[in-house]
Amino acid sequence: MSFDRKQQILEAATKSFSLFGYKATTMEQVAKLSNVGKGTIYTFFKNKEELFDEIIRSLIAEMKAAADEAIDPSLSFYENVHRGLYKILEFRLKHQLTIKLFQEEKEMGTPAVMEVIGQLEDAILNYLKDKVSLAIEKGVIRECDPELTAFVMLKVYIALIFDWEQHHEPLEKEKIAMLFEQYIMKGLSL
Amino acid sequence: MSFDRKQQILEAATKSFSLFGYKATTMEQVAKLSNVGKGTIYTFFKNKEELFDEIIRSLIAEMKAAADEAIDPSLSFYENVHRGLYKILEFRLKHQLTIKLFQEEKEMGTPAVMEVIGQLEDAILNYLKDKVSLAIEKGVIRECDPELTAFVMLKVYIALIFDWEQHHEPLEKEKIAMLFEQYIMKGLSL
DNA sequence: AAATTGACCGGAAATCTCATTCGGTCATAA
DNA sequence: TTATGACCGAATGAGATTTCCGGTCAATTT
Repeated sequence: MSFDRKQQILEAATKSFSLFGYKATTMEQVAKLSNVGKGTIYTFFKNKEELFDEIIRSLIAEMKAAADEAIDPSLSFYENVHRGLYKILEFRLKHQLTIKLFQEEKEMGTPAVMEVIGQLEDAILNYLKDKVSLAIEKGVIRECDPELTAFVMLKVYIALIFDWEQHHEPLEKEKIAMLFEQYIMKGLSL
Repeated sequence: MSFDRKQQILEAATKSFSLFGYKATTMEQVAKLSNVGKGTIYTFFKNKEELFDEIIRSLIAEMKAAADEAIDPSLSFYENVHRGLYKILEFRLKHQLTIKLFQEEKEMGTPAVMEVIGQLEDAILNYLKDKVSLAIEKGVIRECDPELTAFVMLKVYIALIFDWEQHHEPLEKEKIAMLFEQYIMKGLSL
């Protein structure tokens, strides 16, 4: 029973955060949307930020699941990195909550939102780092610092998928995969 | 004679922009510093922004010169890219004017400053692009889109030199050169 | 007595008002 | 013809005032 109510609150809060962002959703509103008194929320969550964090935690879990699903062990390492990262970044563009959050970070810089986006990036980086470590162990790629490598890979990927679009025509998915392979895997030397 | 005065104004303005930033330097102040009536400035420059632009143009020229100086034709392509980019980014950290400008962009977002920083980045990108084109012609590196390649190179470089420092120990210059070679030139595949 | 609620509190943020600043002009002076 | 600085109005900022909202807790319900 109290389990139901917590779920209700989480769903209402998710909906509201997705629709209005973090700052613009009030606890009163969440209470109304979940048919609960405002005080009740505070029996399940210490404060607004913890409620937010719990929502983000499940968002991250969802993203991880989506990435895992995109991976196919019969394909090459680089192709799987591509598929995983593409799924994650696609997720970011398709889900209300992430869209709203990135928007809020850019145009308001809400501290709680910035922190949460940091967590999200850390999660991606960690995910990637594990994949890189595994690839080194298996002898699929050259020996290197997995953390730094994951960091560079993500930067290159974001550069190709988002940053390039700021001043140029967007690149197609296939092209991005090709470029990623060329720059990161094969290298430019002959 | 009028040449002298224009120079005086440019020097005074450069000093003031370096010291106080774009927004906080007033035309009155530039006039005082250059021993000239305020109106006189407007006989040489259409407005504050054009005065600023002219200063930035010479800043860019200086950076280009510094980069050229760092380049040694007897060294490899990647090593020269490293030396050139390092010089440019070092320049950015050592010169009052650029320091102040990047600070002003970050914490105030002054439009004129943002635009000028865009110009600066374009100049770097173009400089790099030319080097890449040349390297392709000479057959030193694999065939590729020079603009996109310059873009990715710069992203990786900035990632290694600035972004990594946000959450980790800074990398040494030598290490950066090595990593740059590993990631961009040699690639990760075996 | 355990759980739920919403009126209430205080500080943060938004809004409004009014004073100041500064980019740019132009009549006057050199 | 060239140089100047007093002057203009728009934009900015400081200060005062109001509104808003996260979080608490005494009262109420179960």
